[in-house]
Amino acid sequence: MTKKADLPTKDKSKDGALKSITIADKEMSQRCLRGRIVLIDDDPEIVSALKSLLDMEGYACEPYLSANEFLKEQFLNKLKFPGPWCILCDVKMPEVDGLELQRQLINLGAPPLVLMSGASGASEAVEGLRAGALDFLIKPFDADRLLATLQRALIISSQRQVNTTKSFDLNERISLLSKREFDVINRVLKGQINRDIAEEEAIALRTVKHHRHLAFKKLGVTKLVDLVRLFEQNKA
Amino acid sequence: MTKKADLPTKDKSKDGALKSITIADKEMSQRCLRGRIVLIDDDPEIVSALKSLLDMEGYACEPYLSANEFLKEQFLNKLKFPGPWCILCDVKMPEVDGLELQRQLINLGAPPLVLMSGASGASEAVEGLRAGALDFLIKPFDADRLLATLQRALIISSQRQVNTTKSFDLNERISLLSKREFDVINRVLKGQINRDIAEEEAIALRTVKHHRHLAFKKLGVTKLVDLVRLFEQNKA
DNA sequence: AAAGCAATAGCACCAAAGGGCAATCAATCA
DNA sequence: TGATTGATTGCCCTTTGGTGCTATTGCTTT
Repeated sequence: MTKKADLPTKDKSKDGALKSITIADKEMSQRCLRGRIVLIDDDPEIVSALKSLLDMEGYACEPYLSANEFLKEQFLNKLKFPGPWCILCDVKMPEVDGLELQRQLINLGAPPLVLMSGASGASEAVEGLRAGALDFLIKPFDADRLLATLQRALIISSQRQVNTTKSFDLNERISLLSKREFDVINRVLKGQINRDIAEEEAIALRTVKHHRHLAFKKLGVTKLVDLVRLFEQNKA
Repeated sequence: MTKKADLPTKDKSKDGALKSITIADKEMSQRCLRGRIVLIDDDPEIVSALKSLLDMEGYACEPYLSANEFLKEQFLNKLKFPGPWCILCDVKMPEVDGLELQRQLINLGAPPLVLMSGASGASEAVEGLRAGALDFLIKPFDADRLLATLQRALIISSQRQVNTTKSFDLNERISLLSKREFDVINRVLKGQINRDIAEEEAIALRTVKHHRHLAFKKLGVTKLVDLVRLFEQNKA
């Protein structure tokens, strides 16, 4: 069914690592199978070994030997990628280490980050995880654990992109509204009735209805409940 | 301003640990100052030292020398506490260790958990944090770090209780609805108009209006937008 | 059995929402 | 400068929502 059977290098005896993934996510995980994985490690041997594994698993593995190398290339592309992706990064590296990379990536729309480290102190793990890393793999780690984590990372990336797209769409559509339309809709969302909106905006009732109508059309909703949901879901 | 000045035992030179707390949270943090902190550690000296510190800070510190001792007492009270609270627990303990406690507490409506450990392996920290622990303090740790973490924990506990109360209230109020009222409201939330609701429920239009009216009153809303928000916010 | 309550529903009225049609006015475009 | 476009508005009609008053029915309480 999956490609696991073709992998002699991987311990495939237990699937327990996947148990935190719900049945509902399985479909999505299928779509995530072909995701992009940025691999950063200063040890060429590890890079090559992991790249082989990930390639075999069907992931598009993009290897870098330093965080700077990755950052240089990414700032051109502005950390955008059309599809699920994540970063798998070593912690102990010269110049920019994994935690430093994490700090730099924060607030940059970075994808999920998975850290890994050799004989590392617990404090690094704590710092990394508290700063939002999805997992902290301690070398040598189990391939199953790695793959499960990456799968989780790609699912999260995918969900984030859906959300981003959704709120982008909403902002897009909101930007189509004229100022009046925007104001009217805001008052509608506050529960004001047309008459009061007209009064407070100092325009005619008929005009409020007009703007309300156009705004509904531009936002792609027909019913009030849909309007409220649209804004409510893209708020949290 | 705070009681910090009275504490000679505590390094109060830097407030940096608090920087992740927004201005908006400050009010709430005031209310959290007097929170309950369950302290679990098998080392009596540490328990006594930490209890002193926490007592001085104004927290209600409740010490236990083993996780079992705590669990025994809590299962009677069903892990309920009217107000913000959290658990500060050592990882390395005989019988039930911190991670085991964490596993037992999950799905039990447990409060935020802060783990601490001496010369611990990174794997324990990773496991603890991945399982949802708020922080993993490595002994010896900075008192500021501890207090900042506890403050965060109590704020989170407080917010959780607010949410729980809110959705409990909603369920409470929903349970006041008769079946008809419930069905009508559900259809209203789907955007159906009264006429169609009447048709599909095979009752008169006037009756739909009647149930709608009573349901609004029972749910404590007057406007449609409020109804939608009420259900939307208690869904996610 | 009488009273009370919830569900149902008819009648009537008013307020609010939705929208078609047409006109005015100002700014912008060709 | 004439044409176009967008914002604004009035007039008018229909649909929908909200409510008061009343009445019937069936079940529960006293």
